[in-house]
Amino acid sequence: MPQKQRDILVTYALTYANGPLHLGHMVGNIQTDIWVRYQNMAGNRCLFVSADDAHGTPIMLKAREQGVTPEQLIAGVGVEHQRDFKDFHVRFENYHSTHSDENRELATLIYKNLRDAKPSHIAVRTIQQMYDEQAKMFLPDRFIKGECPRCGTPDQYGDSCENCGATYSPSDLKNPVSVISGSRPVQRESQHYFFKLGDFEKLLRDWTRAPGHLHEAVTRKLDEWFAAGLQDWDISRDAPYFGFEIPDAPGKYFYVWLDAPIGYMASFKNLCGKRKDLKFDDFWGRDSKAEVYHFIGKDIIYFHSLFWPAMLAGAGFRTPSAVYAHGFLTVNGQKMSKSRGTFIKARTYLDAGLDPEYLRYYFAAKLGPGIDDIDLNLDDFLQRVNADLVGKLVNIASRCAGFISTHFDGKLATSLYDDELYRKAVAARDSIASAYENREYSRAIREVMEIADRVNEYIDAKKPWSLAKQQPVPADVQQICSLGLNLFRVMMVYLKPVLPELAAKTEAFLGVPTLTWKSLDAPLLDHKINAFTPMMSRVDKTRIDAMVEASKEDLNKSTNNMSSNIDPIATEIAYDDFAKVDLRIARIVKAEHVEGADKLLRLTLDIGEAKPRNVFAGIKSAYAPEQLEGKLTVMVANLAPRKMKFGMSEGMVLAAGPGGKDLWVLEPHAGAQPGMRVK
RNA sequence: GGCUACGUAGCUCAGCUGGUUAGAGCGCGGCACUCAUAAUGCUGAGGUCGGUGGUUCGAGCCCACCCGUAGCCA
Repeated sequence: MPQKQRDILVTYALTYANGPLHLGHMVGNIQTDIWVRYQNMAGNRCLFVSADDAHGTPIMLKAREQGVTPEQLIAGVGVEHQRDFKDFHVRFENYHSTHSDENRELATLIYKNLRDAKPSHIAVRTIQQMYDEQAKMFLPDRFIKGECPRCGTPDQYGDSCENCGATYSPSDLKNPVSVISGSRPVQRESQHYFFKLGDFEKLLRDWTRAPGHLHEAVTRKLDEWFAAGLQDWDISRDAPYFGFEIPDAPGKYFYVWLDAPIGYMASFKNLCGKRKDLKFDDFWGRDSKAEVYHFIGKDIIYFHSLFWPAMLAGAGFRTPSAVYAHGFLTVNGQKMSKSRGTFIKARTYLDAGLDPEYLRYYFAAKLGPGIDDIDLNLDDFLQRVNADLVGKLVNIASRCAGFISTHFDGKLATSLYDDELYRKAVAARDSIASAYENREYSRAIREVMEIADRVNEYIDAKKPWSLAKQQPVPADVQQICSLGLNLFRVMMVYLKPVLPELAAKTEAFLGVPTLTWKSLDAPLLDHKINAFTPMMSRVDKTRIDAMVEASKEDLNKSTNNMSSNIDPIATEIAYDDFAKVDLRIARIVKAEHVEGADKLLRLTLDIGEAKPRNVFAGIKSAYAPEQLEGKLTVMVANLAPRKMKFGMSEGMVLAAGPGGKDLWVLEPHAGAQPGMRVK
């Protein structure tokens, strides 16, 4: 049924810019990406925007700890995030940052609109808060530890007790300590700005209960807050804080959670600046006809279904069409655990050589519209992906293509006379479309795999390999295999939102233009296909094991860095002592294995002299020669030459790390030239 | 502690407004096939539907309590 093209804006919860993505982040981003790809395939204009969430105390402190500015920290992390998303085929129309001009402008506008409303939705009050006199800053609840006021468990955070589950405020803690300085915090007064959420009770009750806006379990959960009465929301924080200063309040900053969701608008606004066909107000104006959906994790439902609609409405913007929350990821049935090696970073997964489409498929096969957690069971993952994708699905193309190529010159039949199966498969389109639309991906996957089972049964019953032994080869063989390949094509249309790469390989194999939902209108007949080449390899168990091991190693690295067991700083030296060391930029002209040496690599280093230097470096455990050749590094150029078993070593390259695989050779920023002195 | 969810074969899940002997895929055992990336087909074993009590002619599905798991508590 042809419909009018919809204009849809979709967001996924912003990623906090204080560290790398892990597989938990990928659940929601992949879920959202699948939905967006489906919408576009179905002919709608669906735009997916997101951003890094770059503000707040944790980022400020992390930057301080690393000795960089917050801006530097978030810039670096942002680049990593975008690379990870891209490699998992999560395709944003725009990816921005909350630390941006657009976001400052919009946050300021929204704040002013709320403040200037009659009556005002902003209140100012003086509150008591814990203050660290040594670090000279107010402390968020999570930065105060002490003994639980109820059960006495030590080392508990300022908001709740992990042991007895009690919730309290930091001032209730016994023997409180600042996590930042270790000193005992004191109570101090401060003026804070509040958003009067209660002004929007009627609107929010209506919004949260309107059909389609939220999952009904979420609506029920939110009733709790209405029952308790909506309280004012504290939207300001005192300096020092990394964020936007409140316009009329020097030294006061917007709380990170105020400007985070505004980041959705900011990212879209940034996109509008790049594209003439998009107008900001068409999507966000009070009378917008477009649809706006927020996909989020279940932990942040409150922010998105209470504060956010209220802020938007209060500031004169439209409210979201719906907020879709998903559950959390567990690995092997338990919370992701660093010590078990199941706290897996997105990059670790990719580095282990695992195909991102395995994970996209596995998540899709388990995702429903609800907020249930989903489990990544690594054994199940391996078996499921191998059985479904390789054994069933791709196998159909694989087992049919050979006959068509060998006996029929790569041509599909001109008609399908035995097409009952085909009609049934195409008839599933509405059901599968609605499964995607309603985020019942597991149902969509089940329906497609049901088709795959029927196709394999069909081929088995018809036995084309038997028929093909006759001479001449009967046309039935072409019929059977053409049907098989057409069914494969139909299934790949259905799965394209989940498996965009495999779909692209299918398009190349079949020699057809981009598959869309419309491709289902007619079968592929009298059409020349290309020779089949394997499209997807099986999941290799050793790679999964390697991924788990690498995740454990990550843990070791990070604990080494964070704890105090770094080497003690050496005895102080005078500048003249340092000046005696002549460090030079060197180009690694050549790197090679040394016969008989199990730790050394032989490096040929160019430092601008007539003759290159020969240096033996004990870095074989961490580097392959080809990783080094052509790169720049730093060497000690005036070190006394040393005769070694394998020859003379004329200097030393600089590297850091405990040894073994954990060894990192220094590399200068681009622009440095061989021979330059390092000082 | 309060609230909201979830708890169905070894694993992952489906079970429509309560209705005949509880289903699927994977895995495992047996058989067949050999076109296909040791892929596929047929077949078998395997479940007191977390526990207890209740409502009902009848409950995996409703109610109460309990146990376990997860999240949220501005």
